[in-house]
Amino acid sequence: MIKHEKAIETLRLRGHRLTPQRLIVLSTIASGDGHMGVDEVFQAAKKAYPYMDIATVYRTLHLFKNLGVVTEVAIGDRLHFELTDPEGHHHHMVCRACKGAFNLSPHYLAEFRKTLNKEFGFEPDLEHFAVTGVCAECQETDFETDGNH
Amino acid sequence: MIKHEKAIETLRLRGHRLTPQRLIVLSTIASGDGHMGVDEVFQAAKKAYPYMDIATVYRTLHLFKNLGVVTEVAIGDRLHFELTDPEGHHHHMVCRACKGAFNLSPHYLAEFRKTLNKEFGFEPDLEHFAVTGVCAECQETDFETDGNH
DNA sequence: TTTGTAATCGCAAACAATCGCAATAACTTG
DNA sequence: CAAGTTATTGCGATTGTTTGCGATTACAAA
Repeated sequence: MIKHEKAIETLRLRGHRLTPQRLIVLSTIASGDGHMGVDEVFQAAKKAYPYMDIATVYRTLHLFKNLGVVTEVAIGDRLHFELTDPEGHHHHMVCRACKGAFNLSPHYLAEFRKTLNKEFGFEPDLEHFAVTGVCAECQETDFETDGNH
Repeated sequence: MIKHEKAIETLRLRGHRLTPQRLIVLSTIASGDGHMGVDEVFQAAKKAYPYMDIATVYRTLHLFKNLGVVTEVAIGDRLHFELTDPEGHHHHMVCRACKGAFNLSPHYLAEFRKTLNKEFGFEPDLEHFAVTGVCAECQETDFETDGNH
């Protein structure tokens, strides 16, 4: 797995320690395909290192996210994580009906960013952007606003 | 307060009961200016109705949100709520440095929605949209990615 | 008005995420 | 390679949010 190398280098360069826990979380995410939920990461990592603690998983994921090593995607109301795409970033459209996540090329957001910048001086975080909504497929199967009564 | 009328009507029309708790949460939000945090709502509502329960506040806010009566804004990693603007909706830019929320006219998103629709058949939830980022003011005071070490 | 009934509430318990702190171990320096 | 420094961990406690359930109550219908 060559992909780790880059991430590990990033850790070291930024002055963070290379602990077994971090390496395990990293390879867990790298070997899973697509985004993983926190508990999913935790369970898998615990297999490789039984003392792994859930707090460590959270802390590690946040660290990785800040370093840009992983990307955070909100699915439903839970966060999921995946290895950051080393080629140009992509964004996500997350369907609130089927919870599916679809990729979205950054090009669609470029204009939007430029406008906010010009008009308001606001620099939006669009590196790891996700819109929720309803995907084409789920729009056929129709859908309720509430579900309570 | 004429604004309540509309919201109360919405509740009734959709077949929800008009309980004192709901009315109190509603008027609490209506009388506060701008967005309020959950606990802020809870504390204020408790003054008017001492038996008020935090779970009821959460349930009521979610209901109101689903009915479109209130709008949810993520500030930091906490949700805030405000009465939905009855005139055309507005969106938010939330500064991750100062936690300030700035309004954004829907016009800036219209193009984006149209594109996602055409290209992918994806219908994004942009009614209550918020981008995080850094506001003009905070861009001067510079800012760290991490804060750990 | 009174009665019946499903929606709603309050409470306590479950969960998810985070924090404080003492113990540990990764890295630095000599 | 040994010792010192300090980031990081594990764990228990805490905070914020949600859920299950029996008791209550808003509303519809008589």
